Amino acid sequence: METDNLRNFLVLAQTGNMTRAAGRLNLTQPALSGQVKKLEQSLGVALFHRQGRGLALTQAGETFRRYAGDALDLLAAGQEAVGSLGRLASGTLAIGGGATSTTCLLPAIIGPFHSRHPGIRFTIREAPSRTIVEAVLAGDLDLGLVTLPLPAAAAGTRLLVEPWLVDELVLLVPPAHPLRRRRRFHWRDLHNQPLIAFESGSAVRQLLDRHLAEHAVAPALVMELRSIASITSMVAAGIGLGFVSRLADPSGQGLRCGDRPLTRQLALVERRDRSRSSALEAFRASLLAWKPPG
Amino acid sequence: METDNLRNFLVLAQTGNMTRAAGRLNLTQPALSGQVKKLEQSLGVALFHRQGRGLALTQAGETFRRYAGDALDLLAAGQEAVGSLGRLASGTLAIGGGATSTTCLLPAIIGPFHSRHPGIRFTIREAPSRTIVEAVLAGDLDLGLVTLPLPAAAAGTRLLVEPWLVDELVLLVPPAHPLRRRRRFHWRDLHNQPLIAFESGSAVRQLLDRHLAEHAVAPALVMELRSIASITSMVAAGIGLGFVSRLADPSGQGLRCGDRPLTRQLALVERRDRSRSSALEAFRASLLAWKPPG
DNA sequence: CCGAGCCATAAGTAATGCTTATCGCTCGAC
DNA sequence: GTCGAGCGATAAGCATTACTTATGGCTCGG
Repeated sequence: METDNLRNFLVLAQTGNMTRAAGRLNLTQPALSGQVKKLEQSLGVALFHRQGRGLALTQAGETFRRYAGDALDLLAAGQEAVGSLGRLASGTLAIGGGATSTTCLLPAIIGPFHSRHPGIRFTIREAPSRTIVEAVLAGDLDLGLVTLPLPAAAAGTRLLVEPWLVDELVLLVPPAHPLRRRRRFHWRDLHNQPLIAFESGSAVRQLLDRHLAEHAVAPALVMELRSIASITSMVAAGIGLGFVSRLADPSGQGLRCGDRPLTRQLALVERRDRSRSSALEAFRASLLAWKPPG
Repeated sequence: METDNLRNFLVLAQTGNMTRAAGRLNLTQPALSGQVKKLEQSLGVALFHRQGRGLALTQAGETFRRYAGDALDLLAAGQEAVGSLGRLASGTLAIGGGATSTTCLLPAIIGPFHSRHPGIRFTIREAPSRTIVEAVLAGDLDLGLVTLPLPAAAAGTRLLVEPWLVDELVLLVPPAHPLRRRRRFHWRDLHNQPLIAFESGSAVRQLLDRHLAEHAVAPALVMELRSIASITSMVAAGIGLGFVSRLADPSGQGLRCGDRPLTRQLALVERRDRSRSSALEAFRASLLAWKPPG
């Protein structure tokens, strides 16, 4: 059963004149006649009274007409819904990333995007890079914002990895601390200092641990936290020193590393075998075009 | 867009495996692949992620799946509804006739029919034969029960006329009347008798008038009524004599005409260009098979 | 009674859609 | 790491479908 046939049947039912209906449908009269005949055969009943001059719906035709009309409306609505996805008028995006990405970066990028495409809904998930990669591979996330390098297990060809921003970490110092007012710090400065860090497992923490080990510095870990805001609050309260992304320090009071840039490479990861939806394509472009302020 | 394609799309979406889905659908894998490709082209979006091994719905596919499923359900419901018409499980019949037909005949015939086909709904219209014929020609009634001969204007080829029962009129006599207890009457008996008759325009009345004129009998018309029940009541109350169908006199107290049978030919009339619905075909058969009791 | 209008049918052709055969790719096992 | 199995996409050939033009039969109105 061809949907075009159903549409033609509806037009014919409305006009009651096969020749005229065929003309309106850019068909010849025998073609429409054949379509109706086929439709009637597939239903097993006559849909029209053949009355020499003109056609009139039978009871069966009247009955079927309603169903066919509703079904076609539904299909048209489906096409419209699919089209609205393509026009970015609707759709959902599931994005995941670490604390820095979801807290400091995504809000600034999603804001303008949402203004331009208010129909797109976001689902944001904050988790360690490893978890994000797994979620992307499982198809739960459309896009992941993670720190390179990836865990070896996930680095297979199943992921599409696109380098993104280079994020620099800065050292937050409490107001009364001797290091305060300096522009840069050196690893030796951290000896025996109280340190507030992300909980282990996060990419930022791993980066920090690696540098501490390389420079043989052993600060006193006084606290492990999960969010950037709590770290800055703790530092401000004088509990200790803390590392956060430079992006999370808009006032610029954090100290950059004077030995070697303390940076990490952020990247976008997707499943290679997933074709991007229009919404994802557009948002990905927004991500890649974004530059940190200043 | 072919409905079979949509159905196949749904099966494929469910299995996620093209080869297996094609097998279940009695298709080869390339055929199904082509169908999906065509469907995607007509929608302008990819419905599946091609992931080397197996398929997974895209967001567009997930969206469209719901609409397509609902639309197919609707079409199936339409087919079912049309089928139920054919199986006499549903449908409507619009029947019209004169007072005798609708009051005395139809109830007895519709009763068993309705027991056998409780899904069929009747619309009964009582009106003079001329009005019934017009309603049949206008398509408002599926079937008319009328007295022959038809008005000349309606006797064209547009009507299909099927002779039915021969109905005999009998004379009802009040209990205290001298004619009471007789089995037959003669037209001369009616001289100066008070007569209760159907209102003019009805077929029964025309028949009566013709016979009265032929026999040059002039009874005193004391009342013109529209219903059989009111005539029998009036006669019983002693107002006068009255003619009704023998079918409306189950007790057999009415007097038959002793001069010449006072009968009329009833007939079924339909529009010739209307094909009969299953319900009409079945009911028509019930009508033609019916015999008056006794 | 004739002509116009309308639907059904027939014959021929163009296009659609299926089948078989094969390729490229991915994944899992050895 | 390599090989084999499984899966989907593609190509070529063919059968079927569905359209076109031409025509017949029928009804209705002048």
